[in-house]
Amino acid sequence: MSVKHSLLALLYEKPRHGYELKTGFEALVEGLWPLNAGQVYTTLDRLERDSFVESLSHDKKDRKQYTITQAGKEELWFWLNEPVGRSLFKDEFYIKFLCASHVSYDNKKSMIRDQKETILKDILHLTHLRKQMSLSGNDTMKLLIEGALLHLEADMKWLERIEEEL
Amino acid sequence: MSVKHSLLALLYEKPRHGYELKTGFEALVEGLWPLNAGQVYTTLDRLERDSFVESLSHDKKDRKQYTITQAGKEELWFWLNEPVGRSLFKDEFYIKFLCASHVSYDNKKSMIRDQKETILKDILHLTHLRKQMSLSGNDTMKLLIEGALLHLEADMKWLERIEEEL
DNA sequence: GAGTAACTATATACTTAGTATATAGTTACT
DNA sequence: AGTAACTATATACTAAGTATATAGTTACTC
Repeated sequence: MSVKHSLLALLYEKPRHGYELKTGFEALVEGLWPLNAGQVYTTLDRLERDSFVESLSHDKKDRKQYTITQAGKEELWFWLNEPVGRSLFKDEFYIKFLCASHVSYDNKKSMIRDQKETILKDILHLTHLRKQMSLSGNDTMKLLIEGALLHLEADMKWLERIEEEL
Repeated sequence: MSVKHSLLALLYEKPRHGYELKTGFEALVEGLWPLNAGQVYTTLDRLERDSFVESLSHDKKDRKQYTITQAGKEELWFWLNEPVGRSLFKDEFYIKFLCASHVSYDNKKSMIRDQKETILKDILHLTHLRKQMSLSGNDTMKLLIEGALLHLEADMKWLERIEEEL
C-alpha cells in the first residue's frame, strides 16, 4: 500500500537498483517490515509504466538504475500531503468483535483476554525498541514508536472497559 | 481481509444467497463499509473451493443458497479466537511521516495540521454516530465507536506532541 | 400505460499487493 | 574445495478489491 510511495521516497534521495531499494526500505523501517524482494521488482514495473520512475542506464555490474521522474516527485508530494483516513473497520478486532456478537459467540471473554495479552506483549516489545532507538539516535522512529504505544494504551483501556460491560 | 470471515459469520446465522450476503454485511457494519457486490461472489467461490461453504440448492427464484459447512464453522471459530497483530506500520501515517523525514520534506507542519483536521472531522462524525447507535439501541456498534474514538484521541495527543517537537 | 429511475441479482474482467519460488552470481568462512 | 549466506532479478500465483456488464423487478410519475 505504502511500499510504492516509500520506494519513490528512497529514489528521491538518489537513484538505486532493485535490490538496493529492498535493503534501503528495510533499513528505513528498521527491519520491522520485511519486504519480499519480488514485490520490489513488480512495483518498479508499475512505477515505470506510470512514468513515475525511469531506468535509462545500467551500472558497472549491469544492474538497472532507477531514477525518479518529475511526475514521480509530484506523486510523492501528493501522497505525503494527503491525510490518511481511518475507517472504523481498519482495525480488524472491531469487525471480529462485531461478528462474535452476531453469532452470539460465547467466547468473547477469552477473545478479549487473548487480545489484551498480545497487546501487552506488543507494548513490552515497543518499549524495548524505543530504548534502542533512543540509544542509536533514531529520533523519528522513536516518535513513531511513541505513537504506536499511545495506540496500544488506548486499546488496552477500551478492552478493559468492554470486559467490564460483558 | 475480514470480508471472508464476515460472510461465514452471516452464513452461520442462516443460509443466504449472494445478494443477501451483500446487504447483510452492510447492515452488520451499519453501512459504514460499502461492499462491492462482485467481491461477494468471488469470495464465495473461494469459500466453496475451500469447502467452508456449499451451495446444494436453489431457492424459488433460482438463487444459489449458500450454507456454512462444519469446516467453515471451525474456520470462523479459529478466526474469532486468533488475536489480531498490529504492526507499527499498519497505520499509514507513520510510514508517511517516516518518508517525509527521509526526504527532508519541509511540509511536515502542514502534513500534521491536515492530519489533525481529518481526525477532528472523524471525531465529530463518530460522536454523532455514537449518539445514533445509542438511540437505536445498537450497543455493540456503540462500543466499537467508543474504541475508535479512544484511538482518534490518542492520535490527536501524539500529533500535538510531535508538532511541538518539530 | 409508457417510461424511467432505483433496486435486486449475478457474473466477469481487471488491477494491486503480496507470497512463493526459481535461478544465478558473489562473498565469506572452514 | 565445499558450502552457507548474501546479492540480485524474475516470474508464477493468490487474494482482495474495483469497475463494469447484464438482466430482471419494483415503484413512481407524467
